Amino acid sequence: MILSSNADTRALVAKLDRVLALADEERSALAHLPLQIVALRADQDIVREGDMPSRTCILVEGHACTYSTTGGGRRQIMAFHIPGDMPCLQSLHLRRMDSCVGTLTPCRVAFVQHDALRELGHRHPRIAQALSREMLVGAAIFRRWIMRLGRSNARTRMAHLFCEMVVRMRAAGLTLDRTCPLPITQSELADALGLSGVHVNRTLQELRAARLIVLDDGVLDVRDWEGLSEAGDFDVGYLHLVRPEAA
Amino acid sequence: MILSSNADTRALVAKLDRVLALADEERSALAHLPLQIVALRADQDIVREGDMPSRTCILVEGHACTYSTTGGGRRQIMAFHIPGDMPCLQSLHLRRMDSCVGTLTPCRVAFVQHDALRELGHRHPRIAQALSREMLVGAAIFRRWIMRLGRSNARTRMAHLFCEMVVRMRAAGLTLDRTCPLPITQSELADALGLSGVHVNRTLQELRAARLIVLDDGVLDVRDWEGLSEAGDFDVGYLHLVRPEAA
DNA sequence: CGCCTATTTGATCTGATTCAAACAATGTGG
DNA sequence: CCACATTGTTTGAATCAGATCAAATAGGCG
Repeated sequence: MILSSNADTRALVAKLDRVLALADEERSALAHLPLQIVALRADQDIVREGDMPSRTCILVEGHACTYSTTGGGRRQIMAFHIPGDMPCLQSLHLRRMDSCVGTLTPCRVAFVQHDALRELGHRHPRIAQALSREMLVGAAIFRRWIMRLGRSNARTRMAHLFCEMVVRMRAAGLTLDRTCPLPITQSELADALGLSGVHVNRTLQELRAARLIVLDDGVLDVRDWEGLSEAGDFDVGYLHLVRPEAA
Repeated sequence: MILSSNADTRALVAKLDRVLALADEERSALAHLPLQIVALRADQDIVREGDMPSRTCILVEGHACTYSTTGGGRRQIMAFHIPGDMPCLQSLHLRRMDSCVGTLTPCRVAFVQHDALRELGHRHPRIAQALSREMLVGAAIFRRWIMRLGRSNARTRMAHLFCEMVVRMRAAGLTLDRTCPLPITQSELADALGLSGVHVNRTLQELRAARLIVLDDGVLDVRDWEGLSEAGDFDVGYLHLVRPEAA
């Protein structure tokens, strides 16, 4: 465990700010949240299915995912998380975790006690509102994830996921030119897309052959955004990146 | 449009009550919400993707679903809604609808202005809390929907969906013995399960041959709950039916 | 080097799709 | 009351996208 610093909430503050244009005092209240910072290695669980956490977490650094395992031992990843995300915000209202959240890479995670967060919400209703929004955007992403799995083939699924990750990473200010970090293995990709590892490999080659993307060494390089978003039947609306007041 | 009566919020009140044990005054505040009641025929949209509603809706009577359509015109159903559900509660925090909500059968729907609902939430924080919970349970159901689509075959998917619907209907007091209304066509089932209509038909026959269920004339008859929940790899936890205070 | 994990390739198999047509139930207008 | 359109279900046959199995290759790293 490490002491917390302002830097730990920066990604979260930036995200909430993007959504709601925080006032200085709101920003400062967030920065003064009592946090417990933990460094985790790759492939560790942050919370497990069945847990009843008394705190929630903010992903400060690294990539994580929400997943669950079938009776037959097959894993399905239901969400990817990037810095600034609060992957188990739900635990604030639902006592028992119905899925696991685990790291994909080494991560820094900030834990906040539920009480402290509720307190903050009471004092700053707009922050509470921004957090609600955050949860609902998460749900919107789930809905798209369902569409991807239910009604499209491997190529479209994969292209769509890449589009989503690029847009989210860009919104978080974590892209560099056409590239963004996407440090996941092919078998993790398979678990997210509901495909076999072998088929993921082939689809990846297909997308590369079509000069749409290159995914190498944990970095996604989008060579042709137009082509990729078309291949993925991607429409950015569901990510709700615009502020509610705006169009 | 029809005038509202107490009966219209009964299903909703019962549900929130189940979750949070409402006080009399909370119950009465809910019953006095200004509602606009609308009767709809089957296969009509309640809200459409792209809409920016200023009100949210409570399903009073009938079955509805959340769905969206791919660029290629294929439909994916992402959620089924039963009386007492608030299928577009999200619009309270997200301005633009990212999917459609449509009726499956003739429905009675109660509309509430966002302002009125926010006002109610301010006056009765526990109601606000119950509504947040409602949204998050919705998200938990999405997560399971993803698992179903990503990591199981037609038989398991279908069995799981039936388990889910039966449990939700029972919790809403809408089952009768082993049976519950499930007034959907096979092609709607296909759109929900990410399968073709033909294969849904065959899988349905398979489940019937295994003496697990009979689905006929809009009524689902569960002949063997044990067998069905095993076939569906069903674990009820994600529906979060227990109250947060309880175990 | 040898170990481990991730990626790649080939061959085969299968669950599910697609296409096409028959069948049943229900409603509609003449 | 019948002809006929309509919508939903059922069946059969052909095809295909993706899974599975098995093995080779490649890249870190102690």
